[in-house]
Amino acid sequence: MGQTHAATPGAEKTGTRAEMREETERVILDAAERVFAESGFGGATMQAIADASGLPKANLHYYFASKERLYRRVVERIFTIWLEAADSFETSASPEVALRQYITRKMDLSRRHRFGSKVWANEVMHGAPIIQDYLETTLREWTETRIAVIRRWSEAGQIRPVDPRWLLYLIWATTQHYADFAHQIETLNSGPLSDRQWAEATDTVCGIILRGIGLDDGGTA
Amino acid sequence: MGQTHAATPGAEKTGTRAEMREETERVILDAAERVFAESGFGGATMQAIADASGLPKANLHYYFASKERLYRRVVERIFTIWLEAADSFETSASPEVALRQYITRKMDLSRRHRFGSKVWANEVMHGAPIIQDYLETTLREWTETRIAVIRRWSEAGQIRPVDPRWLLYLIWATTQHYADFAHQIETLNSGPLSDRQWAEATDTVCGIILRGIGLDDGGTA
DNA sequence: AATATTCTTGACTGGTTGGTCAGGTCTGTT
DNA sequence: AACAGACCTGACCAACCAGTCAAGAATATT
Repeated sequence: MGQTHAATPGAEKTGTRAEMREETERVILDAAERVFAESGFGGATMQAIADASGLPKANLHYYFASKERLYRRVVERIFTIWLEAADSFETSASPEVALRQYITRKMDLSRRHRFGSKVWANEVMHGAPIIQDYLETTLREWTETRIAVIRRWSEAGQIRPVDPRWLLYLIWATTQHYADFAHQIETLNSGPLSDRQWAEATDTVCGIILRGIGLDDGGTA
Repeated sequence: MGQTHAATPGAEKTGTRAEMREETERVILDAAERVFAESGFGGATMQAIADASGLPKANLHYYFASKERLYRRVVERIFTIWLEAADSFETSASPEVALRQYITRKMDLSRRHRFGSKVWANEVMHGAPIIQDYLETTLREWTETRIAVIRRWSEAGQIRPVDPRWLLYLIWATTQHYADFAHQIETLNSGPLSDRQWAEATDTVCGIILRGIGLDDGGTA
C-alpha cells in the first residue's frame, strides 16, 4: 500500500521530510494523550491510540520504540507546557495581579488541556514511576522559587502569613480539579460548563483565595 | 491442600462461617483497594491482588465473580465511607463550625484513606464507567442539599455571596489533593507530612477558605 | 461416622496485547 | 532513469491475563 493513511486527510501533504515527521509525531502524541487520559497507562492499548490517530499500529512503533516511551513523551510534553504557562507571577509586582493571573491561566489550562492534566494526575497518583526525576529536580526548583516569592510577600506584610506550600497546593488542587474531575462536574451540572460558568468559577476561585490570604480582592466575587 | 492460606496468619481462626467470609472479603477488598489505587483498573492484575491479600488467585474468583465486580465493590465502599463522614455540616448551626468540621474531616479521610481517594479519583477521571449511576443519583442529591444549606447562609448574610458549587469543588479539590497527590507532596517535602504539618495544612486550608467567604476565621491561620 | 456443604487451589485455556518483521511504497538525489 | 533511504503496513508471535474447573480438604449436619 504505502503512504496512504493520513492524520488530517488532505491537509498535511506539504512540508519537508523533517516537518512531516514532526507533524506525524504530534498527531500520535495528541491521540496518545487522549487515550492515556481516558484509560490510564495500563488500560490504554496501542491499537486504540493507532485508531485515534488514524494510523496502523505498526506505524506507531516506527515513530516510538515502545508504549512506555510514547507515554513518557506525552508526560514530558505536558510538564513543559505547564511550567511554561506558569511562571507568570514571578514577574508581576503585586500579589493580587500575580496570583489572579496565575489562577486564571491555570483555569484556562484546565479547560483547554483537560487530557494533559488527567495524564499528569494519573502519573503522580500512581507514584510517578516514569517522571520521578522531574519531580525531584525541575518541579522542586520551580516550587522553591515560588515559595520564596510568596514568603517575601508574607514577610513584607502584603499578604497574611501562610505557609506558601499549603497555598500552592490549594491553588494547584482547585484549578486542576476542573480538568481531572470534569466528568463529575459536568454530571452535576447536567452538561459542560458554559463560557459564563467558567468565568464565574474562575472569579470565585480567585476571590476566595485572594480574600483568604488577606487581600481585598479587587474582583467581583 | 485445603484451607492453608490466611490473610493475617494465626489471627482469624475464630468466628462463625459468615464472620469468616466477611473477614476474608474485607481482606480482599483492602488489598484490591491498594492495588487498584496504585495501578488503576487496567493496570491492576488479579494476580497482584491475590499476592497482596495472601490468597491464591482462584480464591478471589470464589468470593468475587469478576475483576469488574470486585472493583465495583471497592468503589462502592469508598463512596459510602465518604458520604457517611460528610454529612456533618448539615446539623451544625453556624457556617464556621460546619465548614471547619467538614474540611477537617475530609483532610482526615485524605490522610487515613489515601488509597480509597485515589481509586475514586481514577474512576471519575476515566469518565466513571462503573459508578456513573451513583453520580447521577446519590451524589447529585447529596450535593443539592449542601448547596441549599450554603445558599441559605449566603442569603442570610452569614457568608459572602458565592455560588455554592464552586465553593464545594474548591473544598473537595483541596482536601482530596492531599491523598491523590500525596506522592508529589511527599517528594517536595522530602518525606511524609508530620502530625504537625497535617495540622498546619488543615488549619491553613480552613483559614483561607473561611476568610475567603467572609468569615473572620476564629482559628489561628 | 457418614454425608452434605462450603471452601481451597494448582493447572489450564481462550482471548488480548505489546512488539516484530519482511516486503512493499514513496520521495529525493544523482 | 536508476538508486538509496526514509516511510508504511498486514501478518505474525510470544507473553500475559481474566476467568474456569475438577479434585481435594475442612467444616457443618445428621
